[in-house]
Amino acid sequence: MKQLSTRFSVAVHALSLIALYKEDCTGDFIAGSVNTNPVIIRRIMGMLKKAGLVDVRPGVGGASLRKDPNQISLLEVYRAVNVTERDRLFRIHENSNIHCLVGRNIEHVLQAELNDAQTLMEQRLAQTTIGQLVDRFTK
Amino acid sequence: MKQLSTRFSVAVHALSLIALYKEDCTGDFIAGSVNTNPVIIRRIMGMLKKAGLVDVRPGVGGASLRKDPNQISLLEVYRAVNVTERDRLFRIHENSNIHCLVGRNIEHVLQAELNDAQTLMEQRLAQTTIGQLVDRFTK
DNA sequence: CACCGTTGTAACCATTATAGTTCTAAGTCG
DNA sequence: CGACTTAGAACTATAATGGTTACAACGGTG
Repeated sequence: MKQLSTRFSVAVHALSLIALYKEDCTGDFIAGSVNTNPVIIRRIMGMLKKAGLVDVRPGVGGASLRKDPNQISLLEVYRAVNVTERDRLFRIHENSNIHCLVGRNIEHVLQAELNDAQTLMEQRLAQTTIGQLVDRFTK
Repeated sequence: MKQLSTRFSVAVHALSLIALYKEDCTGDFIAGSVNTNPVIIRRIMGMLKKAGLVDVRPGVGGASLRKDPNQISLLEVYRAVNVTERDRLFRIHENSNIHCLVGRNIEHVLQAELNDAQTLMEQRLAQTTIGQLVDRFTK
């Protein structure tokens, strides 16, 4: 992979629309703003629904937030759309040669470092909410 | 992508070996410790060479470091092996509808947040050196 | 010089993730 | 019922990854 999936930014986009317009945010409307296919939006909305962030059900048009926009952090959205496997950004090669000093220890030692780095990134995402972003859109 | 390429961890592994054993670190030897194909190692060594981190030339076996292991940060290695496109971890969907308030602003506003998060992660990687890791392997 | 081990790299493959499309089924409400 | 919507299966094209085989070129040694 070269970059993380756009599912994350699309999800933020969708949630912002719902927070801002509240009503009549159908999949087609969101798709029109994101400029993509409605099915892409439905897939992402399904993930957000599973994560308990939105309310959306068949038949009735228009999704709604299940939490105050100021209580939805970017980290929650990031986690909801599964951009990384088992919430691990970095991947470490496996099956290193255990008869080698480096091979025997690298996974454990490196994992600690990478976890720290990842955590700092996530903590930053946790500090910003959908509500804050929406405020910035509207002024 | 689900996770970043193992090129990064493999590169750290290779540099650690060279720092530790200094001599006779041929591609085959490194491949044996990493437990992968020598061509994979050669590809990565080529990237590290291009980044000025190692010295390796055809014919003669055994790579060497061009800098003190304590002067090689994990961030340098991370950048050297190109795990992300144009050094951007996050990808934001493009071509949002500019006639929509959210579509018009999301890229700019979200990019600022994601850059901050990425920078924190990278700063953490910059704090650790190959030398420090090697010290941890040997005790 | 010839040989052998090495690096450099092209070419190819299997696997996987992504983003997108088409299509169908089913729910909701006027 | 009919119009609109969500849900999701199935399929496609594209791209990155990790791996493999093969071969050319280099360098030191006998």
